[in-house]
Amino acid sequence: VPRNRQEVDRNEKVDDILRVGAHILRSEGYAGLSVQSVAAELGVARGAIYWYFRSKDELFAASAGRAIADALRHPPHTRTASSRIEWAVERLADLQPIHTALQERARYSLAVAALLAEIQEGLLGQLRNALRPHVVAARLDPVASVIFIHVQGTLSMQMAPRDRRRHLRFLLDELLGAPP
Amino acid sequence: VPRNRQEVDRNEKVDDILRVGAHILRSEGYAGLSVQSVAAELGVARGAIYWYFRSKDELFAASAGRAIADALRHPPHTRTASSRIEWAVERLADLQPIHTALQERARYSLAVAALLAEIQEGLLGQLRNALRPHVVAARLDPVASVIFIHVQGTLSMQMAPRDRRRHLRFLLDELLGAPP
DNA sequence: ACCTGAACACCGTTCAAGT
DNA sequence: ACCTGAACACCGTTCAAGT
Repeated sequence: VPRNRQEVDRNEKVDDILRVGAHILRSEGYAGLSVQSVAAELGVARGAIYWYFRSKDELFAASAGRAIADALRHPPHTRTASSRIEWAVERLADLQPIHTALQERARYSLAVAALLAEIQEGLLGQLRNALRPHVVAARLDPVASVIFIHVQGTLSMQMAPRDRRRHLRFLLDELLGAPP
Repeated sequence: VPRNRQEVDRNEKVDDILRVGAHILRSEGYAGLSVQSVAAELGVARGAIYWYFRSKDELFAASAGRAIADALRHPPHTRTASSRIEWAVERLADLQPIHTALQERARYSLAVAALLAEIQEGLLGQLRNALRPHVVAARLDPVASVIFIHVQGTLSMQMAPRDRRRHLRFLLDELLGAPP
């Protein structure tokens, strides 16, 4: 929680930077995200960005986190695990370029690696919770892992939305049993 | 096939460049591969590389293709589809950094995208052939696709070799039926 | 045909100097 | 505390000039 006016101002500026960063990431991908492009969009000098972020990769990680959080806001109130999983995959699929860039930069930046690990743990946890009522306890871990890896695979490839849905549904039916 | 001495020399030089490029990719990843680093290793000026490759991404694509071809040489003479698939995944897992860089750069370079599509089609085809004796015709396409996506997922993530093998085996058992 | 060396425009990062 | 403007080392790419 912010304690004073100064910290509020700072958070607002960080928020401005991340808004611009997330927008550039969505439209132009990692290659389009430069410290210069963000600074220019905000009308400040390149060096100003370094007052709020230690490096380009920290700026990238935070912007990517923001874009992903935006995409997963407002999940639907649906009952079956399959449909909730399918909803999340649809939303994440739009961010496929960001996802591949995260994987790539995680090799070189601890900040990016940490964000990616956090995102993956969060998603795997939610996936387990969604599956728990539908899978016997002994199968929960392997089933959740295999579905998670499948989603990871669909997000790392270019694929037609139709094929993505078909393959995901096939896997879910195989592992969870066909719906009644 | 080369027609004269000149073309032989040229092919040898291209081969030298790719040997260095593949080596840098394996040891330092995409970020370590620069036109400068390849040229320096060969003792030539930066510009010399452009006599053989039109851009850094074409150099990258060719080097990555070489590294992958090297890794998949000498497949084992084994009978079951599962063990052949597992062998290929083990080999490709070592090249995970190259794989993620290919996905990322395919967004920006037609040459990289073309190589990636070629590799993926080749692997999917081999996967189908390996599976054909073990799966009824109607299930061949979806089963092959789901396994392919799973492999793609394991290659895009950092994962302990033990977990990678366990999850792959679980999926194969689920889709193909447990081994006798 | 092949290669060099310099030039260009662009990076990420740092930092003295200002307010 | 916050920002500018210049500097530095590094890119990818191009190209006149050499052999």
